Amino acid sequence: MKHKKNKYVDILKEVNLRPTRQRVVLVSNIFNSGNRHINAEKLHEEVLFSGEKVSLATVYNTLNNLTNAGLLRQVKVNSNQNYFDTNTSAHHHFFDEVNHSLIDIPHDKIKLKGIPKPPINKKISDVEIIISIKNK
Amino acid sequence: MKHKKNKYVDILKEVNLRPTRQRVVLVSNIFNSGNRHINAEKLHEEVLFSGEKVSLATVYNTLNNLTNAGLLRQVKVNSNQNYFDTNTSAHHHFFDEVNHSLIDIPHDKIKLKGIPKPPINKKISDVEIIISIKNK
DNA sequence: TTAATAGTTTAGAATAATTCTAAACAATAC
DNA sequence: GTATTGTTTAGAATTATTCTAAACTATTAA
Repeated sequence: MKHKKNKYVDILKEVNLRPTRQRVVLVSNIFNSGNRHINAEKLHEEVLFSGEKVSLATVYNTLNNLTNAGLLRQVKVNSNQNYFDTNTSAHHHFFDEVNHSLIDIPHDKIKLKGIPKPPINKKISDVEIIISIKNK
Repeated sequence: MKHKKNKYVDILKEVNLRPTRQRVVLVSNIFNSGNRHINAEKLHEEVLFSGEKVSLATVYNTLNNLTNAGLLRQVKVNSNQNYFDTNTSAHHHFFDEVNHSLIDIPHDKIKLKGIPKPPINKKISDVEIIISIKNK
């Protein structure tokens, strides 16, 4: 009876991504510790450090796959690297300009009033608030 | 009496940048037509098209110089190129995901309520709202 | 099970935006 | 004017990311 239940395999299957060794390694690393904001390079380092061999190209592929599947969300901040957020529901961010880290702000914490109508034939796809912070 | 008044030369002098030919060309291009959102490549094309010879490296240098001097402001959006905004006062943006263009939203149009306190020893340096739009 | 196939991984090359370098050049100060 | 100091430039370097095509692996159908 080799019926090994693996949460991460299931996550991948749900979004129609083959649960290959590399993807399972990456997904488990990404999703096993609450909400995270991570970039490709960092994630690659982490999995290498944990002893798994995965190429950087695969890390990029997988992050993009997961983003397209709706399991991750990109956050664009004033850094040259792209950040991926495991929290895909609507919310906002603090962006620490000093150590380039992101902190979630719950969506309902901030109330927005007066969002203007988009131009004709356009519709709003996303509203993001980024609050940049620096040292006092 | 060769006292040529040049607005753009004055702008540069005010922020302690030598009014070299290249800088004057760039500054006049950037600031002579209301608020703009421009990237290095595009600006380079424009000045070349207008017949002036300026290298791309100088365009980057100058954009950075002007940003540091407070005459421009960077806007980070989901595009691989950096955008520079001639409007340096507080305001927000629509970002058109289709043709990668930015549209200003006046600061007081949107009311924000409930901005959370930053972490200890940090202070807010900027609050940006980016409303992404796409075709209906 | 096994063979075929369809999708995935990989190293390394390619690309693209941006920055760096150091030599030539130009603006300003004396 | 000449020296000094800052600027421009071409091209190389860097960095993040994507692409390529060959090797590999998961799944499918028999």
